[in-house]
Amino acid sequence: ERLHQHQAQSPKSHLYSVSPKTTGFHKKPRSEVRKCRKVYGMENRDQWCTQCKWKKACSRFVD
DNA sequence: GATGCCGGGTC
DNA sequence: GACCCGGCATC
Ligand SMILES: [Zn+2]
Repeated sequence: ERLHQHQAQSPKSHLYSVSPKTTGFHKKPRSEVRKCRKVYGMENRDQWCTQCKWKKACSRFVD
């Protein structure tokens, strides 16, 4: 797991083999992860990606 | 208490 | 399809 996934953009690309859902593997401990919500905060929810707004798996920072 | 997410809900 | 929260796993 934890492959060098330098995507951080283009969720349209083939992001297979690099997702906790598709791989079945685990995710980063939220000690390191910094996705839309933690980065921008509830005060700037309009800057989050759509998936984060809906409390779904982040599509910008693919983890 | 908070992030991050699925399951479930509204329109 | 676009939009969102309750409750959970996890820290
Ligand atoms: Zn996001």
